[in-house]
Order: sequence, then structure tokens, then C-alpha cells
Amino acid sequence: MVGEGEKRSVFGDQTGSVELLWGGRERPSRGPRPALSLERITRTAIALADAGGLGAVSMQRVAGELDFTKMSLYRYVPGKNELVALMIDSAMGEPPQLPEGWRNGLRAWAGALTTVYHRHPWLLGAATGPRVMGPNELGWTETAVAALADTGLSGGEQLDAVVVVSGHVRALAQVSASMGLGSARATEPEQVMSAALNELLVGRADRYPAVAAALASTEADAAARDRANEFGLERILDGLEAYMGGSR
Amino acid sequence: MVGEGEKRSVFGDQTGSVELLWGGRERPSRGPRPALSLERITRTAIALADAGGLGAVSMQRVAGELDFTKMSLYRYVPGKNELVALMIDSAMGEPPQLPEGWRNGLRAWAGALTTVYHRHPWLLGAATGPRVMGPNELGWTETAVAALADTGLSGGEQLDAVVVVSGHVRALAQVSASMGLGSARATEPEQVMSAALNELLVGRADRYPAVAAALASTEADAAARDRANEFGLERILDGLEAYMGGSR
DNA sequence: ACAGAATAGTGTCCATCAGATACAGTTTCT
DNA sequence: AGAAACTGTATCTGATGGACACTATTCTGT
Repeated sequence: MVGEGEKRSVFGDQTGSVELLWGGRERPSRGPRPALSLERITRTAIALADAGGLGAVSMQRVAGELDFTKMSLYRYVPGKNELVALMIDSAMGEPPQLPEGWRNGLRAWAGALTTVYHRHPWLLGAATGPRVMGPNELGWTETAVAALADTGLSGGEQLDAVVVVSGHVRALAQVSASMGLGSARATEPEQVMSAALNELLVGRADRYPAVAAALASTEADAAARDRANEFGLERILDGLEAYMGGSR
Repeated sequence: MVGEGEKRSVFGDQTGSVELLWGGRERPSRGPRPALSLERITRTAIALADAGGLGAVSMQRVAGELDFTKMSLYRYVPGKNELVALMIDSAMGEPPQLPEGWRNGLRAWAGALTTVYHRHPWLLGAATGPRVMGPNELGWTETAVAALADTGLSGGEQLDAVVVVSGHVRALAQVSASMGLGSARATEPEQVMSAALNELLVGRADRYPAVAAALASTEADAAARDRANEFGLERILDGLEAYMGGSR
């Protein structure tokens, strides 16, 4: 199960996440010293996810990796949803330093985000459904919005622009992960997958002529595939720039 | 478990999906008549997911809803992953008819896709990880690419443009689902959630000044929030149009 | 110094999940 | 008529997330 069980009370569940992600968490004065730490647990869980996807992260396995029992983890984390929330925020890491200028800034921001998704592909599947943003995630948003602060965009437009760029990075990372276009991980399996898509199409070019034609023209143009990652982002930035009036 | 278990053999798993989604599936001549059908199973599973999210879909429950045993479903579907693949393609439905002109076309396409995501929010979480596209999903891609066929974009660029637009719709639907901005479903829970984000920010405006400022200016401008759904898409279309030369 | 309270980790238990396998009943082809 | 192929069922396994009771540890108030 991944997270959207029907027992989630829409907010009661999130309370734990909010406290864990944002709360002070001072150690109580009485009682034995904790032998574990939130950070160690989170790190271990991330390592498991990096190696085998989100499905490889279970309380048992995380605990086993740390030589503890499963239930001991629940002294640190109220439940698995909260652990995943911690994993997400920790895997995001600190937002990058951006260069001057909103356009260069957003470009660098998108690149850094792409790197994160490549390093932790499970993030693509984890960050789904209603969630509470953690400090790092909000920090990423902050740096991106800050890059747009002096562009004349309204506050809402700034937020929308960030949603557009991050959505694009995410979409591209998804395609990259499932079809192996331009991904450093594009080893055999993904290429087989892309081949399978082609295989689906060859007998059906009549039903999907536009896609077939587009794919065919892509195959011949290896250089274009290298630019694929940039194309969409540059169009988005163009659109934003035009909207600002092109002056900045 | 949702799908990224480490036992997935990268393609062996997908074979079943390919056959189910694309294969002919003629009924064998001998043996009892099947009392169920793929379509009925899929429909039931979608209804469960619509009502309670993907987590509410288990083989047990689907079977129970149909008054059959869990294992009987495996006569129709090789596994849960394949069922989810069927659900996705079925929930997508037939692609929409688009109006003339690539820009109007893509706008309508994005709107239709948004409607689908609103109707089946679980799609946002289901369509993650390496998957095989079904006929309907590929059909959606086909209509979008077809709308761009006469724009002068290369095949690769057409595909990239579609990825951009669909990624944006997806990103927006996600925000919409988790923050309730402009969503028809924006009832109490999501508003509470948005309020919670604000609440997080009020004490921390020093750490996230740009986001705080942007959010503050948004609150005052209810009209802007209604335009939020359009803003990003129009910027993307602007960017594409500029790249084409603005002539068409 | 000492008793009680709060805490940490453990062991046991439960419902649920996806799926394997063996089997009984049904239909059709030879 | 009989074998072959198929459908739905019953039973079982191993794993999951989590509840709960229990022991061991550590600090606080006396």
C-alpha cells in the first residue's frame, strides 16, 4: 500500500507529519536514551528506496537494516506515511544557489531539480496525493519564487510559474525514467521499453499516424534527442519572458 | 505495495499489460463461459478508486463488490499491476475532439485532460513509474501531436511540446488536489490544508519571504486565483507560438 | 537514597494484502 | 463417451502496517 488508504482523515494524518517535519522535537528528560535517531532512520529508508524503489521500503526492512525491531521505529515515527514525508524532504535536500537573472536562475533551478529526481527516482512516485510540504521542499519553492520576485509578475503568477517549471521537470523526469530519453540511467531495460513502444506502433501507424510520424523523425535525429531536455523548458521560459514584456 | 517492488523484471512484468491492453483476447472455445469480464472488473475497480483512492482497490474488495472470490479475478488479470494499467487506460477514456488551430486545440486538450484528472484523482498517483501506454492513452497523445502536425515543429519537438502541456496539466491537477486552488472539489478539507500552509508560513515569513509575499498577495486577489489555471498554460502556448515564429 | 513516572526497545498478535497451488465443476471437441 | 481445456473456489504462504502489553532504563521529586 502506498498511502491513500481510506482511513486517512484528510488532516488527522497530516498532523504527525507537520510536527515531525517542522516541529521542535526536543528530547524528553526522563527515560532511556534513544539509540536511534530520526535522521538515521530516514537515511536508511532513503538508501533502500534509492536501491529498490519505494516498494523496497518497509518498516521491517528499515528496522532490519539498523538491527532493530520494526516496532522500535514507531517510537520515532508515527507511521509509514510520516516516514515517507521525511524521506521526501530529506531527499530533496537544500535548494541550490541560483545565478543572477530570473531566466538563468530558473534554468539552474530546473537542472538541480532534475538531478534530484535522477538521484532519487522514487520521489516521482512518492510525492503524490495530498501532502504537507517540508522545510526543504518549501525552500526549493522559495528560491524559485525569489528568482521571480523582481520580474513584475504578481505573487500568484510567480507561484504559477514555479508550478509550471517544476511540473515540467517532473514530467520530463518521468518520461526519462520510463523511456530512457537522455537519462544517464538509460541502460538496456529502458531502451527495450522504448523499443516496445515503437513495436506497438509499427503495426498501428494507421491508428496513430501523428505519433508514428513524430517518432520516426525522432529516430533519425540523435542530436535532437539530446536537446529534448532543453526544448520544453526554453519554451516555458520564452513564454514567461514574453509575458513580462521581454524587457528583463 | 503499489508497484515498484524489486521483483519486477523490468519487462517480464509488462508483457501481461501489453497483451491485456493491446491484445486481441479471443475467448477460448472449450470450458465454461466466463461469468465476469475484463470490462466489468475494470469498471468496478475504477469505481472503488474514484470513491476511496487507489488504496481502496484491492483484489479482495473488487472481487467482493462483484460477489466473486478474489482468486477468480486472476483468471482475467495476471496481477494487480495489470489491473491498474487497465484502470488507467479505461479511466482516460477516448481522447477529445479538438477544435481547429493548434493553440485552441491544445487548450481544449488540456482542459479535457484536467477534467479527467478531476474525475479520477487517483490517476495522478497511478501513472507513475515505468508503464506501458494503453490504446486510449496513446490516443490522447496522438490527438495532441496531430494538433501540432502542421506547425513546423519537428517530430521530436511535437512530442516534447505534448510532454510539456500534459506535465503542466498534471502538475496543476496535483496542486489542485492537494491545495484546492480553483478545483471544483475545493471543499472544506483542502481549504483547511491551504490554511495549514499559510499557518506554517506565518511564523516563518523570515525564512521564506518570497513565498510568503507571493501568498499574501494572492489572498487578496480572488480574481487572480480563478485565472491561475490558465496562466501557466497560456505561457507555455506563448512560448511555443514564439518558437514557431508567431505566424500560424 | 529512593520511589514513582516517563520513556525506549521487544515480543506477540491481528487484519489485510498479493499471489501460488490444488481441486471441483462446466463446456466443447474428438 | 471420454478427454481436454477452461472457470471459479478453497486453502495456504509470506509479507505488510500497526496495536498493545511488557520489560528495562533513566530522570525527577521527595
